[in-house]
Amino acid sequence: MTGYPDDLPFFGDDDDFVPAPAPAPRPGGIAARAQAARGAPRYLEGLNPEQRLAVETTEGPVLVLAGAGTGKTRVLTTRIAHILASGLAYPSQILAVTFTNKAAREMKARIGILVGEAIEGMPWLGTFHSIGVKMLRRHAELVGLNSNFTILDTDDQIRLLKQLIQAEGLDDKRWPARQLAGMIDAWKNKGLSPAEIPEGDARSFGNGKGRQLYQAYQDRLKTLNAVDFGDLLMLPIRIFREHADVLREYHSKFRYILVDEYQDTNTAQYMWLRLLAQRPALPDGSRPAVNICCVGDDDQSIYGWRGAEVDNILRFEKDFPGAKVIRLERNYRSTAHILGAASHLIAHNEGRLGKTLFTDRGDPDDARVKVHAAWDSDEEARAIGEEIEALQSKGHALNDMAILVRASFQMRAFEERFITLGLNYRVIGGPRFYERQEIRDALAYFRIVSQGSDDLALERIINVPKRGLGEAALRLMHDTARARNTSLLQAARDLIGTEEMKPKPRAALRALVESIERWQGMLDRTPHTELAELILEESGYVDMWKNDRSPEAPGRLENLKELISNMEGYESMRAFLEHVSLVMDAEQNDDQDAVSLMTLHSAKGLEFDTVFLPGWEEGLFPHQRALDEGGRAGLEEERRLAYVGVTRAKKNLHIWFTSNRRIHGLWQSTIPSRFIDELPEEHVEVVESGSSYGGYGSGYPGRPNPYGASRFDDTPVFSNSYSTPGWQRAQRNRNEATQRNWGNRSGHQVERIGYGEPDSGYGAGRGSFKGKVIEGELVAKSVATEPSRFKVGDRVFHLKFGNGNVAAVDGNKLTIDFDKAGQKRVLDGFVQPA
DNA sequence: ATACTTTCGATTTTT
DNA sequence: TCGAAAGTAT
Repeated sequence: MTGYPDDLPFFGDDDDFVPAPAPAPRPGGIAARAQAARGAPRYLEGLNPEQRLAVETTEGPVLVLAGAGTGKTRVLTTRIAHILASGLAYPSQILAVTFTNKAAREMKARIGILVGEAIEGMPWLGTFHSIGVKMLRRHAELVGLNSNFTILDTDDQIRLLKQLIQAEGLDDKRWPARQLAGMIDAWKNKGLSPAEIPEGDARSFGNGKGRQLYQAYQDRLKTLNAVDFGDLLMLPIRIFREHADVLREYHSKFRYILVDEYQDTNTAQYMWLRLLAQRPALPDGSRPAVNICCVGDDDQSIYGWRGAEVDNILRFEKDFPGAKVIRLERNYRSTAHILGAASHLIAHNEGRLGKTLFTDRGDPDDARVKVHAAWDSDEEARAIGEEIEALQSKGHALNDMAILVRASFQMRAFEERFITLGLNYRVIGGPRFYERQEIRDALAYFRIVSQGSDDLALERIINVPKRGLGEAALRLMHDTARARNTSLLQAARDLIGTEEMKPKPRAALRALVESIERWQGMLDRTPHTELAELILEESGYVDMWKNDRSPEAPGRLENLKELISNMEGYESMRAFLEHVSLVMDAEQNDDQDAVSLMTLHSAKGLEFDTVFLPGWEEGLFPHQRALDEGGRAGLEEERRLAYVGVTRAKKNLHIWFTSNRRIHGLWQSTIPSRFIDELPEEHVEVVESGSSYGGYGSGYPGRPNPYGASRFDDTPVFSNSYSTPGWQRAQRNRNEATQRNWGNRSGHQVERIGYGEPDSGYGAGRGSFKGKVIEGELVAKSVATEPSRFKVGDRVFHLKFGNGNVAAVDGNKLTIDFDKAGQKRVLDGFVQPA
């Protein structure tokens, strides 16, 4: 099938040729065929026809387009179970890749249930990165590494880059290491080596030294025997390209390749997959079929900004001729109203493969998607809090509810509100366990003990806790290490025998070095968890946090305990360290009933009975920056994000927008997201605000023109807010102005307010800025701020604050000393000459 | 080294 | 505006 002998010995691994699970006959054997003829095995029961087709089409390239809630994971796991149970391959002959450890764990667990516990041997099921490490450890010498290389965390990476930038004689303020790290990451996502990066990119950093710095970084990594996350894909790709024999062995090994979330693959991952999947041409010129099955949903591609290429999935049929495309459109999650809303919304995107979700569970009692308006973010939080409490009192579990926001700053209003209400909530996302400072510090201690040459680890903890070893001491160590071409630890050892350091730091350094040596001596004799505890105690690290008065300190000590207890699952400290940087997740305790609060991005893959989607306003969602930087593609990705949000809901969906939001400290008037207008009327119900701010506050300021008038303009709740002359004038001005000016730099429309009342009068849009027009559609605007028509000392009038004097002018932002209201900052469009 | 001041930036995040 | 992070002064 592959053109290679099937049973090539493969690196002599013990994970290879693990006996197939008990029920599985030998691949291709008579028993296998006999079983195939015997009718459907149990695991196929309950699959719908499309799912079943996706499971049973084992040969050749297959693309499964799995819409939200259509049983994607089930198909993937059943397919693997099917391949194993039919005896088509041994577990070790299946390559199954996911993006997150969570997804990999879930798949392992579910395959285990289907096939029985004998699944131990699926050595090649994991994330791109974990499989990458595994490959790289085997062939490290081919790229000049030792197989015990370390994987850098972001802090190490930044510190290293900073040193390199300084070594180039560049100002590290002007050329921040973070930015370079971001660029290198982006290059690696594209699979580009220093020699291959575009000239423009290379020139744009560090006075044209971009390429040089990238190369220097790679060289430095090599001498440190270290890699970064990007290398875990890049280096295997290089090995495959440069060593045909290695690639050939992987070809003969992997009979089946499965990829989860294919729409999220970046170029490097794509190249990696292509290399593994595509077989060399046969003598007759034809290419052997590839048993690759990619599962994904182009409508849920929301990671373009970090290098994912939707194009990979759109191009699948070209990449793999003869590919079968199977669509999963039967949704098992949401009501018909929610699906109708989602489908109608996503249909506004071009460049999709096209799917329409449906369900046959139509219940006349199902609620429509509810659209609510609030005056500002506080009212929004208050109203959602009330709704949650109401649901709770009706017996709904908080665990079944979630609030999904576009940007994390939105969470604050909810957290504050929930704290005052005493409502349990949990924030999902945020810094991962292993990214926390105390965990990284502890790991650095373990690293330097188990690997004395880990300079970056020593550097990290040299003065943590404070030992009086500051910059001067570190520089001396660096210089010594470089001069003698030794590790930092060896340099320290050498230095404490000389007079080069002042007595105090020298004594401190001696104490540290001696401790490290003592711990190193205990490595083989002491159980690793015990040793870990000892290290953290004796180094003074635990005391450091015990003496810390900050509120986080107790939590950090807890985390350290958890770290140690996590170590128990591993054989040795070294084994623990090998896995830890890739496979450690924060553990959420689900035992408490709590509302979930998270970003839309982190909600992908989850589902809740009731979902709240606040902040559907132009500029926030779709986010102005996505529009400015991504144009039409950016808008479509935002729309997919909206689609992801909508499809998280099983039964109830509440979409909210506010009329006013404070952005960068200024109150701005906002208009509802265009996505709200893209929802189908028949599945939506517009809810009148019942809160104290009702009436005026729930006012709906109408649509700007580029998207046409809103259907909601006519609904009573919104139209009554038009009745005031102020609103009517505001809208007139807005419509006029939006044709010329689509917001300003901060991303909002011309209709602005200072504090409180909306009044536009003289919108900031009197300018003649050019909007960004793509295919006749006004998508984004360029940055432009007209100088204010006011100057310091002018006497002005503001609708809410009355008369005052201009105290300062900053672009169109005025600081005004009001006679009555005191000093306020207001946009100039909201005051007029007194 | 620690406390105070200044500056900067403000979408989304995995491994 | 407001919070974090980096710089400066003691």
